[in-house]
Amino acid sequence: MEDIRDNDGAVTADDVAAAAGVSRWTVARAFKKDASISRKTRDRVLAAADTLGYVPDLSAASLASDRSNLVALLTNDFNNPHKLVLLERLTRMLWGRGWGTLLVHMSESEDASAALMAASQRRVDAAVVIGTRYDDTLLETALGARRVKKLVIFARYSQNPNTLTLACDDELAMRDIADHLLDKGYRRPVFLAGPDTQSAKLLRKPTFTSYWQQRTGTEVPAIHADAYAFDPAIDRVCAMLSEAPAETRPDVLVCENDILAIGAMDAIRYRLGLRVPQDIAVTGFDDIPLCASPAYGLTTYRQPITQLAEKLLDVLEGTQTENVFLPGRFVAREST
Amino acid sequence: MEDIRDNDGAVTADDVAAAAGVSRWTVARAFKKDASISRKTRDRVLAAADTLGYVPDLSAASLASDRSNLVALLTNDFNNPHKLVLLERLTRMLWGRGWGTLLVHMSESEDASAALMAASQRRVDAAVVIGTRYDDTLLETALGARRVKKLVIFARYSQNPNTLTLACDDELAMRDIADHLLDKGYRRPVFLAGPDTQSAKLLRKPTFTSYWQQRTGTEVPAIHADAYAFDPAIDRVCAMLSEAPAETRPDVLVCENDILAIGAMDAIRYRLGLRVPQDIAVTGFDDIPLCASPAYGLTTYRQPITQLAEKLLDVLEGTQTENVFLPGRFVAREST
DNA sequence: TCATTTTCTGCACGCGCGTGCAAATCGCTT
DNA sequence: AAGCGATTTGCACGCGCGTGCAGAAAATGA
Repeated sequence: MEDIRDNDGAVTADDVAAAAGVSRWTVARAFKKDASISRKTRDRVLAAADTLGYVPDLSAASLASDRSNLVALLTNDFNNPHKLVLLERLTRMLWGRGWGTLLVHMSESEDASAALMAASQRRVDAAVVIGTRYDDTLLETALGARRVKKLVIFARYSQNPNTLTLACDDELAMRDIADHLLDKGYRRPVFLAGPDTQSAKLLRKPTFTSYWQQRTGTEVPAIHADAYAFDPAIDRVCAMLSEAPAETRPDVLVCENDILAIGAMDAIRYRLGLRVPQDIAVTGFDDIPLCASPAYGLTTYRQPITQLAEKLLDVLEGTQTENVFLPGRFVAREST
Repeated sequence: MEDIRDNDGAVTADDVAAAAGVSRWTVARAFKKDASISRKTRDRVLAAADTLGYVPDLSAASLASDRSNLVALLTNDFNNPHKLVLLERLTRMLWGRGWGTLLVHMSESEDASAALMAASQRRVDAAVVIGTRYDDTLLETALGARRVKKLVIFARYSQNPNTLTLACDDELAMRDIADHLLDKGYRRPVFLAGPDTQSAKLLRKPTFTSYWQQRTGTEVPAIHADAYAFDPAIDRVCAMLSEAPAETRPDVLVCENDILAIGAMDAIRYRLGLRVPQDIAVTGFDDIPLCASPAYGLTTYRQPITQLAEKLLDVLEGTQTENVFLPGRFVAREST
C-alpha cells in the first residue's frame, strides 16, 4: 500500500476561489459561521468546494489564528471500563461541536507534565485531565512555561486555582448511598478506597464517613486497595474479613468505585464463601455496564457524564468559568 | 480561571536562537535527530531552549513539511473494555515514538467517512481503524478526495487494496480453541457471533466452523447476537437454549469475543439455571480483565496487541508495507 | 603551511489560512 | 437619478517552522 491521494497536492482555498470566481478570503467566509457574506456567494463557493472536495485545513487555521479547536484528553488507569464511557461521551460531543480530541496517555510512573508538554506542542486550546489523580505541582510547572491555555479536571477534584473542575457532586452522591443503606438497616459499613495517596482527588471517602458519623454517631473504618483493579480489591477485602469474627463483621462494603466493588463481591463470594447481600452488602460508584449484569447486580451511583460534557463545551467556548458540581443518579440493585 | 500562560506569546525558535547566539535554523537542527550540527552548538542551543522553556511547535512544523506526526484513531463500540486495552497500548506506544493520536468516534449510525474527513482536516499522516467493522465503499470515497495518506485496519480484516491490515491470526487462534475443545471432549459446539452484517471483518466464525468440519466432519450451527453487548447475548442464548431439549443441547458455546461469552455465561447460569462448564462450556476471545475474575474464569484467546502496535509503528515509518497477521496466545481457564 | 575535503551554519521562500481594514457594491429613500 | 447607509468583497501581512542550497568554518593530508 502506498500513499493514496490521487491528486497529489491537497486542494486549497485558492483552488476553490478560482473555481467559484471569488477571492480566497471569500472562500474562508463561506466556511465561517456568521461571516459577512451573501447567501448567493456562499452557496456558489460551497458548491465549488464540494465538487473539488475541499475542506479547510485546520492545522493551517490554527497556525494563523491562535486557536486550534484541539483539546488534549489526558488520562491513565486504562483498566477501568468507566474510562471508556467517559472517552466515548467526550470525543463524541466534542467532535460534534467542532473540537478535535488528542488522546494522551499519562503513565502513572512518569509525570503528568511530560504528557502535558507533548500536548502543548500541538497548540491545544485546553487540556482535560480525565477521571484520574495527578500531581498539582507538576501541572503547575507544566502550565507555567507551556502554551496550554486552559486546564480542566474532569470527574475529579482539584484545589488548584489555575484549574477548572467539572465533577459529579460526591457529597450528594454519598448521602444518597448512606441514606439508602440506613433505610435498609445496615449499620456497620466499611469504606473500601483506592490507594491512599496525598493527592487523592475524590471526596467520596471523607464525605461518606462524615455524613455517616453525623447521622449515626459512629465512625466508619476505611481500608485501601493498592490500585483500582480487581485483584488488589480482592486481596484487601480477604485480608480484612478473614481476621474478623462473624459478629463484628461489617454488614456493608461501601466502595469508591465499581471496580473495587466487583473485586469485593468476588472476594466475599468466591474466597470467603459468603453471600451478597445477605452476609455482606456492597455498593459501588460509576455504574459501569457490568453492574447491571445478573452476576453482580451492583447498587451504585451514576455520574452525570453528558451534562458534565456539556459543561466542558461551555468551558471551551468561554461561557463557563466556574467550577461545576452536578448531581448524578443513585441506582439501587440487588447487592444491597 | 483565565488563560494561564504568563509570558503572553509562546517562545519561538527565534527567541532561542537569539539566546544561544545562532540562527533560527540551527535551533531547528538542534531538535532534529541526525541533523548536521556540531555537538557543542547543539548542547548550547538545547540549554538555551531549556531555560526559555521552548518546545518546537508541531503544528507549524506540519504545515511547513508535509508530515504531521499525527495519527487518527477511529473507533466505535465503546462498551467493550477490550477497546480500552487497544487504545491504551496504541496511544502509549505511539506517543512514545513521537506520534500524536487523534481519537475520533465513528458513530455506528453515521458513516465512517465523516469521521475520516474530520481527521483529514488535521493533516493526519495515517488513519487507523481500530477493532471495528466499517463500510468499505465509504472509506474508499473518503480516501479518494481527502488527504489521508495511509489507512490501517487494526485488529480486523479488510480486503480493500488501499488498506493495510494488522491483525491477530484468527485462523491459528480458532484452531487452538477447537483443538482444546476436542481434547476436552466437547462435541456439539454452537458459535455465538455478533451481528450478521455483510461487512463483518472477523474471520473467527468461518475459520472455526471450517476447521471443526475438517476435524470432525460435523457442521457447527451459528447464532447471532444483535450487538456486541451483554444483553443481546443473553437474549440470544436464552432463545436458543430454552427451545432445545437437554439431549441435543450444545455442550460448548464458542463466542466471537469475551463480551458475548460473558453474556452467554450469565444466560446459562442465571436465566437457565445451568452450570458452566458442567452443563455447557464457554469460550471467548480477547482476554479482557474480567475473564480472569473468579466469577467467570473464561477460557479465551489473547491478541498480540503489543506486537501489532509495533508493526503499526513500522507501517507509519514506512518499513512495513504488507498486511500482518500474528499469532496470539490461548488462555485456558475454568469455563471449559 | 596550503590545498582539499568534510562538517557546519545561514538564508530565501513557502506551507494554508486569519485578521483587520479599505474599497466596492448593493438597496433603498427622496 | 442622486445620495446615503448597510452590506459584501479584496488584500497586505504574518503565524512558526522545513527544505534545499550556498557559503563559512573546521578538519585532514601532504
